[in-house]
Formats: sequence, structure tokens, C-alpha cells
Amino acid sequence: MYSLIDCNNFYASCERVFNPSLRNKPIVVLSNNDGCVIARSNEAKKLGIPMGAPAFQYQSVFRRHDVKVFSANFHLYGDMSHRVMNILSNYSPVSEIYSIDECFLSLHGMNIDHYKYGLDMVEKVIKWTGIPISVGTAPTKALAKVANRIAKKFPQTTNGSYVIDSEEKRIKALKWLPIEDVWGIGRQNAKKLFAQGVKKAYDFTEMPESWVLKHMTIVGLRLQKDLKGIPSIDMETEEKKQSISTTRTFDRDYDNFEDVKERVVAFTTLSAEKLRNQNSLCNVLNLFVETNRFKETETYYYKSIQLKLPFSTSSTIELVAFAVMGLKHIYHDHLHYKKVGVTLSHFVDANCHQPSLFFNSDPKHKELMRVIDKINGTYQHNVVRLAGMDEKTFKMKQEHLSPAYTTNINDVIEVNL
DNA sequence: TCTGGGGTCCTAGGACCC
DNA sequence: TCTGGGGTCCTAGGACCC
Repeated sequence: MYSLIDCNNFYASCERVFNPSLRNKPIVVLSNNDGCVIARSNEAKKLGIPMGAPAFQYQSVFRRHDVKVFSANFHLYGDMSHRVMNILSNYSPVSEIYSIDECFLSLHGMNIDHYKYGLDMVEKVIKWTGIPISVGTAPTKALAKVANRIAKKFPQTTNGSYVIDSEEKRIKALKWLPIEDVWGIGRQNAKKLFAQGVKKAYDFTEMPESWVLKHMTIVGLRLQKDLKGIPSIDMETEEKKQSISTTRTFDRDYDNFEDVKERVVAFTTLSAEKLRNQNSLCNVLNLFVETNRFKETETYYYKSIQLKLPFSTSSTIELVAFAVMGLKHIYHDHLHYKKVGVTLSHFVDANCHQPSLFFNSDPKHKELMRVIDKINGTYQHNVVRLAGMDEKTFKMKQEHLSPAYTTNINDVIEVNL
């Protein structure tokens, strides 16, 4: 059996933990630049505020219903996520952290009452962190997702824990779940399935395998088997990322090279830190620049470039040099840039990689980066940085940011004063 | 005026080999 | 008029997730 644990309204719940006056109030959390709604409490959902709604279009709704609005505080959410995952890891030796607020556990070989086991998780996590969760348990990952949805949708009857452990329950659940709400069925697949008369998850499991394979590839077929109760989607326990990106939309248009370059330096620096943090070296750097796609009066420009590095590296100095080189290739004057991004990929392990015969990362950088990371980790972040980067890593609108309750001692002192 | 960010996996088709 | 067959590897782009 597998359990899928999902935090309820995670970002909104995080804000609530440290501010109990927000209980029972509608809360929304906004994306960077206070752009879109990316999380809503149940109360906010009931007001009809959709996921992804541009905040400026909903200002009057926010005012009218006294919605508590927050700028995204990812430091806080990341730290809370850590605490929740830590607790959950005690419930199984095999876990997969699927996203910031979701985790699969394999319960293989454990002789337990699955419903009570889930209930215990719910009680412990709320007691120890203040975050409400739902637990779904079933013979496959896709069915655990379905069970989780039931646990979340019917808290009164399930108490936040639901188990699919019989054919009756499986079929009943799948006849209830709309096809477009199935994990792995996106807009395109839903469209194809509607055209075949498929409305519920159950209808999908009745489709011929040949049709599924032809129109939805092997991915769709695996999903179908998983929903039938035949385990076909494996646990993924690898902790290291295969790619690391830093992309941002700017608070305003940038129209000179030096400004854009400064952002590229900052984003490359951030990505390189994450890369070193997982003890990897990278071999490929991708970079893109983009103008405002919503501005109809100006022509839209998007350009990306891929640099295959001559050697594996995690040195900020070297990666920044490559990124700026790339930027010179795709940057055009007389355009108003709204967004840029840097992605590192094709990693190798820093401890056991094959150096090149001809070119290699400057060995002096290794120790330098170690010291810089140590200083930045101990004191304020970015207290040591490249001269090409200015002191603010993030330049964006954050008018409703909550304090860094759990992570940044400097912020806490500032608040107390 | 204001519209997010960070991931994974799969496949078709091109480039190349003998 | 007639112009092979069988592979591998790589990548851009598309689909999906939260």
C-alpha cells in the first residue's frame, strides 16, 4: 500500500500558523511581484477566487470580503515543509517528497491498520507543526491520490484519512471522480477523452489499452494500469534535482544591457548555490530573455540559448562568465525585457566525476566557493557576492510579506524592534 | 498600471553510424 | 525506370505536475 499525504491549502495554512487571528478568515497568497493568486484558504475558495487569478483583477473582491492578502514567503513555506516531511519520514523507510506540500510513503510489508495509521499522521502533524494534512492510502500511487482527494473533500466522515482497500471502494471512488481531476490527466488528454465519451475516472479504466497507448503514450497506459490497481508508477526516491532554475518576472521593464546583466548574474549565482548544495557539477547552462507577452502594443520577443560548457563546474565565477557570454548572444537593444531565467542541467556528482583532458574548472574556485557558502550561510545571505550583482537578490513588489518567523534571525530582530 | 516559478518525463525527427 | 536496411544518440518541444 501507498499513502499520499497532502497539506491542506499549504501556503495559506503556513501564514495561519503564526497568526491565529487569521483562523476562519479568507486568505490568499500571491505569486512573486504580487501577480497571481497561488494559494487560497477554504474561505477564499468559497468566495469564487480562482487559482492563478491576476491579483489586480480581484482587488475589489479582496476589499469587499476583507480577504487577508499575503506576498509569497517561500522561506517560511520551505521551512514548514521541512518540518512536516521530517515527521512523515518516521512513518516509513521509503518516502518520496513529491512537491513542497506532498509526500508519498510506501507502506509495503507493514502490518498496520491503514486508516488509523493515516489518522495518527494527521494528529501528529497538526499538533507538532500546526499544519492540517489529508492522507489517502491505496494499493497504487494513482489510487492513493484519489483516496487523498476523498479524505480532503469529506473531512467530517473521513477525519482526514481514507483508504481504498477493496474493489468496491475502488470502483465507487473512480465512478465519483471526474476524469479531468485525475492525476496525470491534463487539458489535452481530457479533451481527447471527452471526445470518446469518457466522463469519470472509471470510464477511463474501461478504455482499450491499445487506444490509450496510441493516444496517450506509455505514460497514459501506466496511469490506466495504476488506476486499475496494478502498480505501474514507481516511487522516486532520488533526492538530487536533475535541473535547477532561477527565473523571475521583473517589477518593471528593463531596457538596458547592464540592468539585465545584473539580474542574470544574480540568478546564476542563486542557481549555482543550489547546485553546490546538492554536491553536483553542471555541464549545460540554459538562458532565456523575454519581453512582456501581455503588451499588445509591442512585438513579443523570446529567445533562449543553450551553452554546453567545456568542463563540469559549480563555480559561480565560471558559470556567471558563461551566462553573460550567452546573454550577449540573445540580447537585442531597443526592447523592454520583463523576464529572464537561468537553468543549469546535465549534472555529475562532484565527488566522482571524470575531468577533461584539456579544460577544467579552476581548482582554486572549489575552496573559494566553500568559504563563500559558509559565510553566506552563517551570516546574512549574499554578504559575500560577485561585484556584478547588486545587493538585492530579489527586486520585486512584495507589499504583503509576512515575517520570516522561522528562518531569518535578522528579520525577527527587525520585527521585534 | 498590474498577469508566477520550478520541476519531470516522453517522443518525433534529425544526424549520424555501418 | 530503377536509388536499402537497420541501428544509436541527441534534442526541441510538448505534455504533465505542484
